[in-house]
Amino acid sequence: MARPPSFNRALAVDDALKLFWRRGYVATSLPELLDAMGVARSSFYATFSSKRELFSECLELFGSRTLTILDKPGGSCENLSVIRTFFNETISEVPEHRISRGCMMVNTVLELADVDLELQILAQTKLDKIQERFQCLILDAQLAGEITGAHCPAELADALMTLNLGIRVQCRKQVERTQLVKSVDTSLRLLGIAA
Amino acid sequence: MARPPSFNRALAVDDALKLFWRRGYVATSLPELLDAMGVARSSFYATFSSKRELFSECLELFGSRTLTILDKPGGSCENLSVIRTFFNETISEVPEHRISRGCMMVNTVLELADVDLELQILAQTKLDKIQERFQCLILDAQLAGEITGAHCPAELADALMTLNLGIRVQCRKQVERTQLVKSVDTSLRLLGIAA
DNA sequence: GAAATTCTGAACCAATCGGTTCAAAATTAC
DNA sequence: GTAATTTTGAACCGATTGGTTCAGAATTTC
Repeated sequence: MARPPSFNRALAVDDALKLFWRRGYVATSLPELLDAMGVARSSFYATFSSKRELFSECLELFGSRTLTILDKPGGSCENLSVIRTFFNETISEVPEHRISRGCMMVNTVLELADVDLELQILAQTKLDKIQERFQCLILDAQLAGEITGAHCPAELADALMTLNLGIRVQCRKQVERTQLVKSVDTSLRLLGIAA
Repeated sequence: MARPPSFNRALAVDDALKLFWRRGYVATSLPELLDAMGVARSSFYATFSSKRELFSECLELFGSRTLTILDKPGGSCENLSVIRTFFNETISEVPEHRISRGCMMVNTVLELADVDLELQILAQTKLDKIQERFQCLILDAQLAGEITGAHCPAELADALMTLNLGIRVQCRKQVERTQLVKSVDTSLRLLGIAA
């Protein structure tokens, strides 16, 4: 016989995520958050205990979503296409305003490096998981003969992550989507992972 | 017959630069700045008109210093070594704490993308100048036969900048210097610019 | 010493920061 | 209607934000 919850927690987190993603942690003020989430100040603290805690939850969510893109669809074939899809899904098949937000983990690693170590490490750990995933995919690709074994998987995965980080910075600059696609193509070709 | 200026303006700017470089624009508070610069609040506003103006000056300074590294020393030979030196001087031959600050322009592009467009563009413009410099060096290297003409200079310069951006992000993560050197080596080798 | 100039500290400003509290309004089931 | 529960808005907290002002201490030259 109680009044049912009016605002959807998951949706509110998603709105917060988008704002944090764009503006970073420090520059995002509480009023901005409340406005974007459509939640009253008091409800905010009742539901999420603090701005910092909410940011942490958003970061976690963003990280797991990103990792999902790298999940292998079905069969064990075409490991490299998973990597190509990773870039395609975040650059080609996405609205412009989303590209310009870059990657929330990359943004956080840079913003909070000397500001909030705990949150920075959280972002960093997520990036490391992605790199591990890169390495597995490369190893499988080598075993499947999709790619030569000239370079060790760890080395290639590291180069691939460096490329990824670079691209995410490029995203935050005002560059055209076509230019980003070209940058990715060029780099993947040099890495021997081109289509 | 006047009291001579006690604090060195250039040195004070340098202290501010280091702090902004580490902590970014928003998270750096005025008291922190004054403390780092050793300047009283009133002197601060008399000398530099605002925190934002000072940041702009620091960014300008950082950018021009970085470009200096890419100046050709003397003869027209060994264009590629200039590029290699660019990474060496900022990764191998520099104290650890300095590496972990990454690149102030990269940090700024990410932090202020949706916070202060004017300052972001200032940082972005500096990065573009570096990429132009990359392109010139690559073109000269091709004409001098140091490198094959397989790829067009603009494309290579873009890939090189993407690598640079990626490396600067890696710097802000807690990674060992040796790992960074390896990452640079691997990528430069893949780009065909290795030593 | 006097005059000139620079720097400093402290007080002050309005605005905002993240965070807390709580009574009252709103919405449900009964 | 009543009871139960959630959401809300507004008031409030102390601290901090960037920025301003100015009297006076400090240091020089003459």
